[in-house]
Amino acid sequence: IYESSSAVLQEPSAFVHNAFVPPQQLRFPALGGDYRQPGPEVSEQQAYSGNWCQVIVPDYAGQVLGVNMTPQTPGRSPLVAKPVEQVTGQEMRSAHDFDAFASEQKIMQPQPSPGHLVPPSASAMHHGVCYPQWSASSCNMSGATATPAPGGTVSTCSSIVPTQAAASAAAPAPASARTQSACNRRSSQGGRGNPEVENISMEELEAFAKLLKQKRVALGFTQADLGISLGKLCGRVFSQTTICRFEALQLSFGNMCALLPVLKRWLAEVEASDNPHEVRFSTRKNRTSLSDETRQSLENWYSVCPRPTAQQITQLSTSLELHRDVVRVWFCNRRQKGKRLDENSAEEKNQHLAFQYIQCHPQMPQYGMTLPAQGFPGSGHPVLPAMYVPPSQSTEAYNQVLPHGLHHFRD
DNA sequence: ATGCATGAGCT
DNA sequence: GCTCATGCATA
Repeated sequence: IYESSSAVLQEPSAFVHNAFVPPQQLRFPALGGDYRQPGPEVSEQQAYSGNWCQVIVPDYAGQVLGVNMTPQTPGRSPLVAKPVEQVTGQEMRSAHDFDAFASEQKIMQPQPSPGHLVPPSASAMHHGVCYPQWSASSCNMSGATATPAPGGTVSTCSSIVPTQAAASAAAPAPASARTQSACNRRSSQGGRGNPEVENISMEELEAFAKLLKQKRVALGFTQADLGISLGKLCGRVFSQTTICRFEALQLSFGNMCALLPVLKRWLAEVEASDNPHEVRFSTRKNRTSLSDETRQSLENWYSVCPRPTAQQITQLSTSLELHRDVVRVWFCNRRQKGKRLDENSAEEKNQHLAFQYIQCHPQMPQYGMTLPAQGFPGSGHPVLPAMYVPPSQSTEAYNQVLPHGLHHFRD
């Protein structure tokens, strides 16, 4: 918050618990109703797609933003590479019988019941904002329902420009290919334009990602190897990052679908090869490293205002002594992260939490009243209930939260 | 595995 | 200036 352009920023947590947001700016779930329902004029899809602004009321749970943030956990269990001979027949399946494998997985693996939320990782818990991994049972697959764009293609192996890292390892795409790739890449966003996406299920993606990882490790390929190997086999190279995110289901649904056929082909060809490893390959701005404190400040701000205005970004960057673009990109990335991890399941989580809360607190607090300082029931960690504000009002609500005299950076 | 960054395409 | 796909750099 700025009292002037040179004023010192005040953390949202320092004032938000005293905030009064007019009722028309906020929407509580109706008692006994569907917490996800944003209102008759806003579709559920819009609510899912990040068009609603989450507003946290710290006092609701008697917590201060950031104070009780669960520390980030180290990564998941490291992969343990097995020699090929140790891999069981069940693990070693060809890409050709993947469909059978996928079907089998559905039978063999206990599936969460519909509506059951997969517990998020500890690192996904940020002061009450929950970012579960999407799963077959909790994702509504917005990409799967997208209408294909006419003439769009996605799955051709030559449709993507080789990466920077791959440029030295793979033949550079000709200019025409680059143009085409940009076109195709655009049309493939969100899986739109690819008729195949229509037929790809979440279960299939999950099962294939698991299979791919098993096979890759068994064959002695690292994620980076696989990405480079794709360049040899398909003329399309990907970074270790992308392979990692594919295996971890951390890409958008459409993105996963776009990569699926390429990776299927890679797996099939590598398996068919007598020597899979023969296909192996033997002016960017310096990355800004934000301090934990700075990152927490940004997180706090994000929780209050995920879409700061240009002026707010400028002022925030001044306060945090960061380049403006660093702040702007941070919010872009944070929204992208939130959308990727939060989409399709945050509502379920909120609904679940709201239901728990309502059960214990039949009388929901009124707007503007002092909320009881207490831990959120039904969870072992502090969780802050979220309220949703339509995007057109999010900045308004955000500014409403400001103390008197601190309102002067609207558009 | 993930944070910060880039760039195309779009509004 | 945003979303989205993607990657370098690094924890």
